Amino acid sequence: MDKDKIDKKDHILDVAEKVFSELGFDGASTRMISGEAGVNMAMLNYYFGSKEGLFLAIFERKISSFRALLQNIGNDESMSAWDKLDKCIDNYIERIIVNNCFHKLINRELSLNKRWSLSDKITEILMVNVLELKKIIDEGIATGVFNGDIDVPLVISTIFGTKNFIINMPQLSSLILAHDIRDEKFMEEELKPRVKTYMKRLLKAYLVNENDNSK
Amino acid sequence: MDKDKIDKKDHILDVAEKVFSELGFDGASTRMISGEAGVNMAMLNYYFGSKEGLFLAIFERKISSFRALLQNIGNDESMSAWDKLDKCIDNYIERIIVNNCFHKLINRELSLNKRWSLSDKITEILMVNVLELKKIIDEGIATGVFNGDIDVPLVISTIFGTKNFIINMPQLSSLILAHDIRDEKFMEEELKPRVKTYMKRLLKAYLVNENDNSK
DNA sequence: ATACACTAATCAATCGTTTGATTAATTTTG
DNA sequence: CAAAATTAATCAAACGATTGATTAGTGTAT
Repeated sequence: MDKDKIDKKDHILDVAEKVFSELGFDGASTRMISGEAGVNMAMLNYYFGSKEGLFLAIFERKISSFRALLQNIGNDESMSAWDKLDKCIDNYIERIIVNNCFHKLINRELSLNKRWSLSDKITEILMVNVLELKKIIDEGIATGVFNGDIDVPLVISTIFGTKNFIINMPQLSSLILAHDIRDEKFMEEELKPRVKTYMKRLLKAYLVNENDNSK
Repeated sequence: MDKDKIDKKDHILDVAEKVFSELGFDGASTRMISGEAGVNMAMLNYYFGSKEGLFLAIFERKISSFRALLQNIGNDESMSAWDKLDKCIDNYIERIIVNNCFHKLINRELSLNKRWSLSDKITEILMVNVLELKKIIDEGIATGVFNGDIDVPLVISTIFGTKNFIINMPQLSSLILAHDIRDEKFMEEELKPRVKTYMKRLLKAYLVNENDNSK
C-alpha cells in the first residue's frame, strides 16, 4: 500500500539521518545505512537514486516541514520588538533542540561546503530565520526600543553561534556546563529554559543598554 | 638531510591540513594529499604510519605550538578582571582567525566525535582556554566587578560559539555580514577589530549590567 | 657497504552502484 | 469474477572503481 511505502521510505530516512549525523556523509556507507534500517542495499538506490540522493532527501523532508513553521511569526503588529524577539528565541531554541541531530548534519554540511547546490539550499533556508531576526531587531532600533549603535550582524551570529556551540560540541559544552548535555532529562528540564533566559538577558543587556560605546 | 626531511614532513602536514579541512577526514584520500603535496603516496605511511597517523600529526604539531602560547595570561595581578577579559578576547580572536582552517578541522572532528582519543585530546586543549576564561570571570564576580547572577558556562559558550559560527559557516556569515569573509583584507582590516569591539561591548553589557534579572 | 630516502607496482578490502531474477501487488482483459 | 498482463518491490550477487596500505626494489649519501 501507499502508506506502507511512505512509512518505509520514512524509516530509511530516519535511520540515514541518524547515521549521517554520526559519521558524516563520507564516513557513512550505504551498506551500513541499509543494514541498520533492515532493508536491502539496492533499496536505497531504488528509492533515492544514489547515496547523494538519499542525503538530499533527508533535507527535502525536514526543510519542507520547516518552511511551514517559521513563516509569519514576526508580522504581528500588536507586539513590541522585544516581545517578538522573546518569542522568536523561545521558538528557535525549542526547534533546535528537538532536531539536534539534524542540525549537526546541517552544520557539518555547511562547514564542509562540498555539494554546493545543497549548501546553497540550506543557506537559503537558514537565511529565512536570519532575516526574520534581523527584521525584528531593525524594527526595534527604528522604534527606539533598542540601542542604535549595535552590531546587528554580529548579534545574529551570537544567537546562532551560541546554540551551535552547545549542540555541535557536546563533549566540550558538557564539560563547561558540568552536565552531560546528551542526557535527555537535563536537556529538556534544565538546559532548555536556562538557555532561553540566558539568551534573553544577554540580548536585553546589549540591545537596550543605556550606555554609549565607550571604547 | 634531517632538515630537508623535517621540511618535507612539514610541507606534507601543511597540505594535509588544508585538504582535510576542506574535505574532512573521510572525504580526503591519501592519493589526493600526496598528489597535492607532490610526494609519493607511500611517503605518507613511511613518515606517519597511516592516514590516521597523518591526521594526528597535524594536531600534535599545532597543539604543541598552542601550549606554549596560551599559558599564564590570566595570572597578572596588576590587571582588573575586565582588563584581563579584554586582553583574553583580543588574543583569542587573533589566534583563531590566523588558524581558521585548522579550527574548522577541530570543530568538525569534535562534532563528529569518532576517534575518541583525539577528541579527548582536543577537548583537553580547548578546556585550557575555557578554564582561563572561567577563572577571569569568576574572579570578576568575586571582586564585585561583574554581576553575581550571570550564567558563566553560557557566557563562555557565547564567546566560543560566536567565533565558531563566523569561521565555520562562511557562506552564511558572509551573507549576514554582507561581505565575503574569505576576503583576506576584509577579514584582517575590518572584521577582526569589529568582532573584538563587539565581543567586549556585548560582554560588558551583560557582565556589568546594573539591572537585576527581571524575567 | 650499510642505513636511509624514496618509488612504482601491487595488495586485499571496501566503496557506491547495477544487474537479472523473483515475488507481491495492481490493472487489464475476457 | 477469474485469468492474464503489467508494474512495483525486493533480493543476492557481482560490477568496476577507489580506498589505505604494503612490498620489493632502486637510488643515494655517509
